[in-house]
Amino acid sequence: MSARRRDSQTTAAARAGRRAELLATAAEVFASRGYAATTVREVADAADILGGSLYYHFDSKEAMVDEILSVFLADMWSAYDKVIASGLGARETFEALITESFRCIERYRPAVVIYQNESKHLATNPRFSYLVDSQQRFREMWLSVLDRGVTDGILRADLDTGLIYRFIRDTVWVAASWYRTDGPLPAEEIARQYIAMVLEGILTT
Amino acid sequence: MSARRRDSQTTAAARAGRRAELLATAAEVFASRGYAATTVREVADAADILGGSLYYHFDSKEAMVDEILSVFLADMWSAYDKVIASGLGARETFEALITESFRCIERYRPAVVIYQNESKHLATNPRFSYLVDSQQRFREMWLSVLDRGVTDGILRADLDTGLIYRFIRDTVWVAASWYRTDGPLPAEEIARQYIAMVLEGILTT
Amino acid sequence: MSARRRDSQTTAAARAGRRAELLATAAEVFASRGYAATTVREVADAADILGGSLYYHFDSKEAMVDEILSVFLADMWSAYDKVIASGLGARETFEALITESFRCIERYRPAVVIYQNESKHLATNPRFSYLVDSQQRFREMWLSVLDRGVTDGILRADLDTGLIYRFIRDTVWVAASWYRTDGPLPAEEIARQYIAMVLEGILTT
Amino acid sequence: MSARRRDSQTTAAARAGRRAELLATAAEVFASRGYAATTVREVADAADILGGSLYYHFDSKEAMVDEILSVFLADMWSAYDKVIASGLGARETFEALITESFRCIERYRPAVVIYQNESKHLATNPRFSYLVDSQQRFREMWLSVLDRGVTDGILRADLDTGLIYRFIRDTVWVAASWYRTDGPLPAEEIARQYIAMVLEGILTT
DNA sequence: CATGAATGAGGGTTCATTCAT
DNA sequence: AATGAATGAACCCTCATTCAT
Repeated sequence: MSARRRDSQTTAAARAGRRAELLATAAEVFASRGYAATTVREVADAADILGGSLYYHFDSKEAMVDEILSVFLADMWSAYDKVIASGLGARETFEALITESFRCIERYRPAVVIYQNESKHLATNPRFSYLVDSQQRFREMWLSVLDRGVTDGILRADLDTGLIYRFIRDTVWVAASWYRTDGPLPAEEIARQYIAMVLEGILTT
Repeated sequence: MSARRRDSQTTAAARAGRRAELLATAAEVFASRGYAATTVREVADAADILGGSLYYHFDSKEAMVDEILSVFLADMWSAYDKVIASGLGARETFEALITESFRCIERYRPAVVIYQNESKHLATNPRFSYLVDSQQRFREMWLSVLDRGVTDGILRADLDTGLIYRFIRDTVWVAASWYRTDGPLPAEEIARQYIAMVLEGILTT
Repeated sequence: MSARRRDSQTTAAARAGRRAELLATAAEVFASRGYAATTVREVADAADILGGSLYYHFDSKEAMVDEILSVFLADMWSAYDKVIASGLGARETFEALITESFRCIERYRPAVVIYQNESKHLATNPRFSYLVDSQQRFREMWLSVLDRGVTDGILRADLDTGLIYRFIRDTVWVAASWYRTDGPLPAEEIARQYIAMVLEGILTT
Repeated sequence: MSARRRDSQTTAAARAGRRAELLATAAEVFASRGYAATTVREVADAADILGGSLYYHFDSKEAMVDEILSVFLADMWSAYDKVIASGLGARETFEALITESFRCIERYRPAVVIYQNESKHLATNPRFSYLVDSQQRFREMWLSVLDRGVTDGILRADLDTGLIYRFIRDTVWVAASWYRTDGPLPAEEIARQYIAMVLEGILTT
């Protein structure tokens, strides 16, 4: 009985572990080749199993990206929510959000790349409607921070906040496509320089 | 005689015109659906002809993107080269290059989107080796401008110019994915605000 | 009036001439590339016109081979018939038929090659039922000559005449695939050696 | 353990068997309809599977003919090489080569037919350069045998050996197009009569 | 859990053919 | 007579997916 229980526990844990392994592999491949251009066989090859075998673990190719993106977004929002809930001032919030973003990139690089490259196309599928929701929520969050910054007199009022928002969104996330964990600059240093650049500009003062 | 000449002129012009028309349509579709995910039939549908008919004008789907990208890049570089050749100071060069970039986006939006989204994958194909060349040349051009800016004491020396370069590259081009010709802000205004943001930052001074 | 007549005569003659020219070109191309593997465009290219233009002269690609083969077969049979009708002895008939065959090859090489390579497949099409008829008539003609040879004591009786027939048929016609008008051996010399070989064998006596 | 071994043996054998089965089917269809004119679907229909399924076993239609022809040629040359290596006299070599050829036809009829009909066109493709090599080697082998025959005084000197070579080549192989395993004459009898015909001629002596 | 074989829809491409000019 | 553009069926091939073992 206890043997059986241990067995099933082991099995369940192993199954979950295998699942995570396969998802990590899939994310890597999707990120580097592009979701649409990646064949299920390529994912399977990278995981050293046969194409059909993936279907024991996942319902479909779509289900794989779905899980990859959901997990990433859930974690990202949990981090953002903590920042928002901590009641910081506009500037501190700004910096914390950007730092959190770069941390996300560090932890979920492949997922972020997929998100960047594919979410526009995936979003047309009802299954991925949460991508649209997330994007909208993201926009509202940032605009609220930026507007607060303008109101508080911290941010320049002569710039379109919509433009600033896009500016930030684009540069932060696109970093996922070139950021390497083993590169010369650690995530925190990149975040620091990035924040300096965005806040103070690149001109000498 | 003159009738014949006009005829052949009309014919030649019509032919080139049709080609350009089809390319414009294809660029639009590739940009919105993604090159790999777009079927030749979708392009044909958008052009109101049958799939096979495209092959009267183009050798292959690949030949279409090739032409779309080559034309855009040729024009872009001709604009950049003029700026470089005009012997402006570092700051003026900086501003002129960015303004030219936004003008390119305005004129070649779909091509720029395709360039952004697909060039990484396309570049693995020898046929598109010019994409790699262009990217390298682009990088060298910007680094040279930025380094000159630092040397001249115009740009901050405490930031990694490689990071600034990527920062600029990403934000400028990614604008193609949201820029609309009929949007509220004209290209020049966007360029102006963008330059202000990058040079002076978004903080109040 | 007379001008008009001369015109229409000229036109009709020219049309027939053009037709023959195009057919000769088509035969050459079909022979060298294979009928099925040859595209209408390839024929047109060889004739220095556009693909669609061929349809002014011929109803279809099929109509072209049809005409090529019919003309050749009609001429061949007219030659054979003369031989048969001339009441020669078995051996003289044998030699005359073979000589006639090599003459045909000389005059209609491309048509003969097409006949050799494609008639089996074409024959499944009712339009080309005459190919089957011709083959059967050919077989009967030769068997009759060979049987007469055996009866007259001229040909060996220990060989299957069916086998001899195939033997002759194959070697004679297949020569079309390697025979060149400008080669070292003229048609008559080839016929002579060929006849010697078949009749007397290749051993020294 | 032994069960597992038997399993894997069975599997491997079954796999090779299936491959061979499919190749045999393909060869049959290619031979009867012509390679170019045969669609992959026709092959699949004949094998009672769907068109796409063939691509699980073979890379392409081309890969199928390639394997069909390579296997046949390899076996043929292994047989020829044995004959050549056995150091027989000119006449015995002659007879042995022809007998071997008819045996090849018996065993590889469809492959031989394909070889006859398609090798000229296939040979333009670098992948099939071995066809050209084989033809050249074949020619050299025969000319060497024939020349030896003339030198030894066994063969007539008044005939062009190049012509004899073509004569033999054509008649032997073309037999594949009419030879039926279940026909009235067994391969050895055909070879015997064929050799008699070629060596001694068809005239009474 | 994984394999091997097959499915079947659909994708890029070719090509005989048509037709207005 | 010939052109140039288009048609549409069919072709080779790919790939997500299924399923018996």
